[in-house]
Order: sequence, then C-alpha cells, then structure tokens
Amino acid sequence: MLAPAFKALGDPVRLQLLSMIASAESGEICVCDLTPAFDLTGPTISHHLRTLREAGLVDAERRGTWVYYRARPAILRQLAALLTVAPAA
Amino acid sequence: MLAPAFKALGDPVRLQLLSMIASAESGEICVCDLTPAFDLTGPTISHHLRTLREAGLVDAERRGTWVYYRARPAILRQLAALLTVAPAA
DNA sequence: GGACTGTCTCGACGTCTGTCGAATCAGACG
DNA sequence: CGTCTGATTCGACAGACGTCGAGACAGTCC
Repeated sequence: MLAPAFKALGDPVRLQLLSMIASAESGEICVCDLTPAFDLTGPTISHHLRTLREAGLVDAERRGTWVYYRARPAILRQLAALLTVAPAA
Repeated sequence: MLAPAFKALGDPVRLQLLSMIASAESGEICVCDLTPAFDLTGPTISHHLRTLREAGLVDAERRGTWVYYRARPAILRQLAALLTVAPAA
C-alpha cells in the first residue's frame, strides 16, 4: 500500500522534483519553474508529475495559465515512520 | 544517489522482506524463514534480496548451510531524514 | 474571435523489471 | 567421496517504465 509511493520516489528525476516541490518557500511551485531544471522535455516532466500525483505524494492546482504543485506532508511522514524501525531495540 | 534505495523499496515483496528483516528479534533472519512467507519461488525471493543488498539496504552473511540477512540502519535513517522535509517551515 | 503560451494526453519505441524453471554453487552428513 | 538440502545464478519471457514527438486542451491577451 505504501510500496507505490516508494516506487514513485525510485526515479532520480521524481526524487528531485519532490525535493523541489517540498522545499518551495511558498509551499508550492509552478511547473514552469520545474521543467527548466531538467534536461528533459515538457511531456516527460508532466508524466513524472502525474506519477507523483497518482502516488499521493503531491497535489496539483491550476490557477490561470499555470499549474502549481505542493507536497502532501502526511504521506511523507508515513513513509519516514516506516523507515524508522526499531531505533534502539 | 538515494533514488536506487527508494526504488528497491518500490516493490511490495521487497518492502515486506525489509520489514521482516528489520523487525527480526535477533537483528537477523534466515532466508529459509523469509521464503515461505511469500507465494513465490526461491529464485525470485533470492533475486529480491539481491536487489535489497545492491541498494545497500541489507547485509547478508552465510553461516554454514544458511544465509542470514540484517538491515543497515544508517541508510534507513538517511532515507527517513530525506522524507522529513520542512516540518513546519 | 484569433493567436499565443503553458500544460497535459496519446502513441510509439527501446530498455528495464518481476517471475519462473533449470542448472549451479556451498556446506553438512553419512 | 556421494548425496542431500539450502541458496544463488543463468536464460527466457511477458509486462511495465522512461523518454520523445505530435497533437489536444486551458487561459490570457490583443
């Protein structure tokens, strides 16, 4: 049930995309700011963003011409919790 | 650089394998205890364990007839830290 | 309305992945 | 040494994945 989320993070491009989205100062970031950071075509970035969306890691919202993405902290905490196994046990 | 580790966790079988390994009471667990927990053949489990090994998530050690796997907490903490992004910033 | 920009969808192509059966390697035990 | 069991490697195959180009959709601006 969480495996798909990890899978979505398993691509370097998507990992960096999420990093950029999650670390956006305003909490959200425009696709037009994400795309030029990679040496990939628009459709490819769009495809990766869709994967992140379908994995429940990010949300998208269209405002006028631009589409903004923001992270979903709840699921990120869930993933982190799963990796925090037996701290000192 | 961490993407391959997330990728390795992106398969339900491997995620459960790691969970079983990491939660082993003695800190390690025998392949012979892992295999029967799945509806998969031995070679397939072996393949998944190799993937976890190559991702640096687990270590393997042969003692006599059996092979024991143990988790590598350092990298797990690293992954968890990466997911703990801007908690309240 | 028409043209322009930003984003997404669709179809295609090569590569990687998960699975299996068969064969191989590693140790233990007669 | 021969055999038996546990685990891995090898080879093969269907299906999924990452990437692109072309086209479609959404909104803005004249």
